[in-house]
Amino acid sequence: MRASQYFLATLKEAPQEAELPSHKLMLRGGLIRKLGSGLYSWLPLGMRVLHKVERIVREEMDRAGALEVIMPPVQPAELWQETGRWSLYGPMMLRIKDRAEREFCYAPTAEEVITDIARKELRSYRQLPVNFYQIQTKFRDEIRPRFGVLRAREFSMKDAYSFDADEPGMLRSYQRMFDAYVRIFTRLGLKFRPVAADTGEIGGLASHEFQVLADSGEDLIAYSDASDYAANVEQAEALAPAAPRAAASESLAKDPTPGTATCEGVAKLWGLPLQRTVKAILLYANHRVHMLLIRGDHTLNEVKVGKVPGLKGWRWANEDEILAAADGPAGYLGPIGLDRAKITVIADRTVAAMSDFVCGANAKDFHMRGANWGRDCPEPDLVADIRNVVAGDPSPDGKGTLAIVRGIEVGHVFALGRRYSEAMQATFTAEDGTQKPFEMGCYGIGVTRIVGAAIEQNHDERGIIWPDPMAPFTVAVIPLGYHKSEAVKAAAESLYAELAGAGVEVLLDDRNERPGVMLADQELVGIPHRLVIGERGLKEGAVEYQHRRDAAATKVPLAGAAAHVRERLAP
RNA sequence: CGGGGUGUAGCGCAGCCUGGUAGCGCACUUGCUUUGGGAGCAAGUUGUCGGGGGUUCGAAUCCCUCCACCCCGACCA
Repeated sequence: MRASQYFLATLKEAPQEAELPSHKLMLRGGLIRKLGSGLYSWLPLGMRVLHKVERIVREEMDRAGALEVIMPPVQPAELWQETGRWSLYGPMMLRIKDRAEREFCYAPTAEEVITDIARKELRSYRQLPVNFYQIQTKFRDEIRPRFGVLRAREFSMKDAYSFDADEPGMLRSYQRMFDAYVRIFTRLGLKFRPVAADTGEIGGLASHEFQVLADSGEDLIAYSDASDYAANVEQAEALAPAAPRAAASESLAKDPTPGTATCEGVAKLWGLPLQRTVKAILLYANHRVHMLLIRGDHTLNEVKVGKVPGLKGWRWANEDEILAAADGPAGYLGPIGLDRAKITVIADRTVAAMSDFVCGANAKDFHMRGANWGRDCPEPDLVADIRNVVAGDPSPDGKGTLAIVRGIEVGHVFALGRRYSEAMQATFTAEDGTQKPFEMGCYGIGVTRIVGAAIEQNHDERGIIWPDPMAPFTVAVIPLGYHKSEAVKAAAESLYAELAGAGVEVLLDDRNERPGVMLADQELVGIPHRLVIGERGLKEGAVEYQHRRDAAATKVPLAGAAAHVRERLAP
């Protein structure tokens, strides 16, 4: 491709709406333009990247035996009503009506449609297993779209759905997809981790997220420093402390803490480590107020809370409920002196093992110190894992210690089971002649999100640094004085022809621009390899090669330049 | 949905407080010069000042209202 014939829409300054590096660079590099909140147009350069990603995804899906289909993005409400998701999906789903006032949605996902296809087309176990996938635009009306393409409302997703005759078969399909995902993200040149994820309300059998590691990620991932264990923080189990509770050594004291309603404040006031404090969080579930206790430096895990027996469907307690059940105002609450007939005390595993701790006194401007279970108040009604793990916690698999990193979720595999097939009566005739519902799995990859995530992981102050497999062009040929010097022009043209002839995606910058402009554009747009041709070098028969990550250029003979570059390309 | 912020040329911004012919840089067009890191000179082009309403002789500027976009948060006592 010749730059003079192409469309490079680079910007010197990033539009003010962009905050993250990837968002700024995609705008500045001319990959995308914003149409509205969470809505982006993809310009030619961005499309080249997107196509690279799609191609790798397709190749690996095909290799894994999945079959490509395409389903309409606009889907009738009836199908969604069959599974109950027409109401469950809520405002996240964009609903539209046709001229006859029939209701449709713009698909946020396609389980219903694919299950409809399966129930109509798949009749016998002999046709199983089968896996259908599509790469298609989805729409989710996110609460807060942000970070450009990383959390857009409209986005491209590869979604695949497997159908098996039984559960072991489904788990094999699941594993096949898992393996395909590992290959895809590896081929894309990304640093990623598959992590165990919450299976959520659906209660599926297995679920893994594929997280691209990046500081700007919205997800927190806990991983072991000594094993393969990795899980979303929402999911990672916080083990009970190994050491048993120490014996009480202090006596209980109620001391004033005027105007100090937080654990941090009390710890500071009394000169104690935050780890000695316990905070109380009140919530309401099953017609009853519950006091949850976690250590002052820990945070509550709402997903885990929902799984505690008796807390399903919980909500935060309101002010009146707090006063009625605990006799004290928020900020000064604790387990001591409570009427357990009015309130249930649920302690985190860590808290249950604490002694001589600090907690609220259930009276405004007072806290307790030297508090001990059994002696000063009854043991907790229930001990449960209700907190988020923190760095330094032991790994749940018993090997090593947890560390926490941020990630961007780019893929998710899910062993679904019969949730959709049963709801939609999607059955096949089994070997024994009976009708059985399909065992399903679903598998998503955020194709457009991958592009943003890759930039988050691969950029510097000058611009993007594409991994070769995603680069819009792999090599830039930059002649200095193309329009001035016949020698430069001839060398550039022959290099361009040689590389293009060898199947290398090369961009020849034949624009009549100054060197600084061409170099800055190449760096901004992230073309990983470049050859600079100037009269100066040509006098000694040399051109300059520089990888986007190299600190300096290296001279190579003109005759061997194309070969030199090709040796450096990713296979 | 709650809170905060921003809307002025394609992009980045000033002007608003204190009302009086809409500006700067970049980009774009033409010409000349320049050509190893985002050129120089000259001459140009580009605006419903987010929309609507009000106050005023006069509104980008003051008031009301709506909208869009961005950020933080969404009950962690």
